[in-house]
Amino acid sequence: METTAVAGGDDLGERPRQATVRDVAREANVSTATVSRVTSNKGYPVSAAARARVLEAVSRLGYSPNDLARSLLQERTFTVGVVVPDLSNPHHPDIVRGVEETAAANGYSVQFCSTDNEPDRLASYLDQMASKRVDGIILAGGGLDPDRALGAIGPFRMRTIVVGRYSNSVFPSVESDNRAAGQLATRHILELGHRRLGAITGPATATASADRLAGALEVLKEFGLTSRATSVVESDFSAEGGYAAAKKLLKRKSPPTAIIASNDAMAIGAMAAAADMGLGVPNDLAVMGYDDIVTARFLRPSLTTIALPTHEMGSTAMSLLMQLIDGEAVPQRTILGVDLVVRQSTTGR
Amino acid sequence: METTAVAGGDDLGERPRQATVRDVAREANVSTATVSRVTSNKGYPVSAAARARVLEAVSRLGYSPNDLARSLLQERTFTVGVVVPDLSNPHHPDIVRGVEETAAANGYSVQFCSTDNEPDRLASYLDQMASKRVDGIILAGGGLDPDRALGAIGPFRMRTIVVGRYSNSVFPSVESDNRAAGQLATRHILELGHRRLGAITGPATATASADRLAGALEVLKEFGLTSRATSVVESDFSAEGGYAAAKKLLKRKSPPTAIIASNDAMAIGAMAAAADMGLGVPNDLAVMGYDDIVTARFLRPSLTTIALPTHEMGSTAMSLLMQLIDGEAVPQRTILGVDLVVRQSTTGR
DNA sequence: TTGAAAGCGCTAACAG
DNA sequence: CTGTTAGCGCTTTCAA
Repeated sequence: METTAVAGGDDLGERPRQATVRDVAREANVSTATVSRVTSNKGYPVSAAARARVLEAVSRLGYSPNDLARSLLQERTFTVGVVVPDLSNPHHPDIVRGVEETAAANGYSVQFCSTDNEPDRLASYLDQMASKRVDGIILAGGGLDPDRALGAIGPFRMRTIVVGRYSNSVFPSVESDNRAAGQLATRHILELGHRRLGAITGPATATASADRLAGALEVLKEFGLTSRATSVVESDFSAEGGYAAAKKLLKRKSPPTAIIASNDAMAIGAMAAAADMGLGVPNDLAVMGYDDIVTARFLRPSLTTIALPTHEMGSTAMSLLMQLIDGEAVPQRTILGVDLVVRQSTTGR
Repeated sequence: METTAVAGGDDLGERPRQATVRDVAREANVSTATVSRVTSNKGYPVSAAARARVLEAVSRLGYSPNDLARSLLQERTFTVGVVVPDLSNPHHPDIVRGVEETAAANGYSVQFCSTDNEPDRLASYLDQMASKRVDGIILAGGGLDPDRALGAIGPFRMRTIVVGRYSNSVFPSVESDNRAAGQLATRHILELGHRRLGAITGPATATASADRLAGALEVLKEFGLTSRATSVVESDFSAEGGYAAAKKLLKRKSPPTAIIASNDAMAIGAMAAAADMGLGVPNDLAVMGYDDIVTARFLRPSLTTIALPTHEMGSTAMSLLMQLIDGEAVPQRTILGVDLVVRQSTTGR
């Protein structure tokens, strides 16, 4: 019987015991304190000779300091937890990327989890992170209700930043400028001459949708229109949801000539619905979204959208969290700018 | 000056010290050993009365066991590390989701990081994970060269699973059946009558592309064709890369009538290139990809593709890793099935 | 069924 | 500049 087809088991079973400070100290003929002074590299004075011997022993023994012990002592793990509601919405990986990048650049690790749109999992994740003693938490994505986290977070008074929505509770937040985004989108559509608009929003719990709608209403008024110029359908941030919502809108007696979807995935769904109903985009129906996912540029017609500072939201959230961890004050709301990206799905050009 | 606009700083600065076993023990009038026996819940006998007092104290004090201390003692963190090359390729979040789900279901946490296509970051991430004493590691995605990890992983003999490619080194792998995928795709295209094919592959280091190409060649032979029936262009798994590669293919003197791209993102790029060159899909050019990302179904024309068991790859990798951690043997290669999903971009229907 | 005590690997006083 | 020592919070013998 071939054993090369199998790995693990006995051969990997016996890990050689990891070298410890004591091992290194013995090999380098110094005390454990000196080893620690060298490895933690905090500028504590150590003679060149001792340092060299320690370093040599470290590399010879393959010593890697045990952060568990270190963290236990220092009450600091240099790990932050990130919770997203759903990884299939491209918005979220982008945020995570921003978080991760800034975390890595500052020596932090990221403990990651997704509630997969089951809000009940939030509490157990937070418990887990509390047990692991993460230094702070980032709650990302509009789908997550930060107030549901309060019970779990509160007792530990864990440092927490909410990103992609604002919070009624105490948590500082990082958002895109959703009101401006709503204005930008609506103005673009109205300037194109459209007067019957359809809006496909996210779930009612998403503060982003509400803010964008508010911005939209302001611009409608500016154009002398009332909210009745817009039909609103609620959906769920998925292409499938956008498809269904668009069909619903387009089947009305006086259907919209333009649809603004709350993200690009829903906009793609809306474009598919239009195509399936024999409507050309943008001539019969203009469509736009929010996010500016990579694909938006490569659709034909390419998708007009509001570019959100997704990556920056993630990195900003991480920066703020580090400030919180360091005991510094942090603004309660941080709002990042957005941009209109005009493409073919509204203008044809 | 308003202070409500600012959070953190002094108010959150003073965390009440976390309750410890000792606090609970004192409150419940038992020893710390008894507290531990209750909280770790391993079936060690504890009288009902003592247990009740402990539980009461635990909830009253908001006690959450410190996993740092626990792990230090048990040499077990119940944390696994996951490294992906790049989160913007939707394939990877899907794998991560699978890992995360299985991890959560089994009480494991996931330490996450992305090398952002900079292979040099791999080593430092692995060091970090080694220091955090993760129980095992999952290297996900074709872009990652597991052999580059050997140096960092080897000395610690960390349990590692590679997913999305196979490894020349000792690491067990989980892959989709790329050879079958290549066969399926090629046969579909040839059966449609195409005889001049274009293939857009990923980077040469991705074993998946090579395996698919091998499958393709077998089918070409089956149809009495040689490899000259296929022009191959190497690209990078991005829509942008697919766009450029497709243009290159379509500008040749006898351009392909069908393009098989190595993932859906590149296929979307290829469809855009076709549209921009005035070619209709599928009549002038058939296009297909691999992955079956959500968007594929909502493009118009919708995208024919090979559905990869992405999520399952992630969950399988995590299952195997847990076996490895538990000292069990594991197959060196695990290959999961794929499916052809026929849509409009090849057939028009 | 319970408690006392040792110690996981590390760092931070403190003394030299 | 260096070493000794105490102890982070927990689990686990061992003995009662």
